Amino acid sequence: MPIKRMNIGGEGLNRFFGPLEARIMDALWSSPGSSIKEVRTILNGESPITVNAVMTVMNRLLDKGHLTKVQTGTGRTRVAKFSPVQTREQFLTEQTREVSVGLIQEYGDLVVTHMIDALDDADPDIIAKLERKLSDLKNGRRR
Amino acid sequence: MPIKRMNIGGEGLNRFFGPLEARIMDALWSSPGSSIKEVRTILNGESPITVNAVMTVMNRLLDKGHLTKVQTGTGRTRVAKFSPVQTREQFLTEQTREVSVGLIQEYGDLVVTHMIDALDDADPDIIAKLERKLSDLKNGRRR
DNA sequence: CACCTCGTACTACAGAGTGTAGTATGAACG
DNA sequence: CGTTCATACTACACTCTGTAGTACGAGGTG
Repeated sequence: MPIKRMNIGGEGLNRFFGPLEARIMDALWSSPGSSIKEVRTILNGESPITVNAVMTVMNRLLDKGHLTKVQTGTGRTRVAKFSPVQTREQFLTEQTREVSVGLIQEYGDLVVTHMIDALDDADPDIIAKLERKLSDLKNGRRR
Repeated sequence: MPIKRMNIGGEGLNRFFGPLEARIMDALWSSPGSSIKEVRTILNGESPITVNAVMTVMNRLLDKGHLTKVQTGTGRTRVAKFSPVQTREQFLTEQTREVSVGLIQEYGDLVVTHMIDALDDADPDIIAKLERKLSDLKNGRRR
């Protein structure tokens, strides 16, 4: 279930999903196994939205392989419970890896420079981690 | 003229443009100041394409701010010469910076890990550069 | 001078992706 | 046995990208 396009200016999940898709994935990562109505209830806290809109987008996320569905019951008592296929961490790891590795492999020099520049303002822990990894790499302790 | 969306799986310019857009930008970076017909001639080497298709896409690239146009002549003798606004290097630098910085700022930890993984197989020059940048950073010699 | 030609402009359409909405189906419930 | 409610199906709007048909306008040609 790889994402094909990334919204460069987006924040968080909006980098990898449309706005509604992102809110739905968010809701389901917070409350896995929710039904369409339950997801809608969660989203309604922010802005009113139709059940149909929620359902259509959830089914598309299902088609794309981001969600699984478990049906129970029949008729008006049936409930379809949706859950994300990957954890949020797995998803973000996979997607950022896809992007980072692709970019570094093609524009290594350029991208490493940009990343270091960005690290200027970043958490010192990350810089420490980078140094540790780098020295590991130097000593041949790979992966 | 920032790009909004990036094709994660794409190669080269196809990361930032549609296939035809990418071929046109490529042609104009190789031969700046080309007319629509000239660009078409360049592209026809690969696969036949209509003048109209080339023109429409070139005008869209113009609208998006990636190209400039200089008109000369009138009637059937007029020629519009198109050139990229940025050099290929400027463009790629700007776009990769946008993506890299955004990614590091939001997922620094994760991305640094990916970066190291990618560097495993990468050019030793880049690793050296990375070390240099890191020690610069440590010594407070920023930017 | 009238017409043709050719470069460009305008408009439209197809297909994918995303958000939204109207209608249909089907079984439980009263 | 008709109503209700959850889900399904279908359709539409809008954007982006690639493609194509037609129109316009002035220089070139007879």
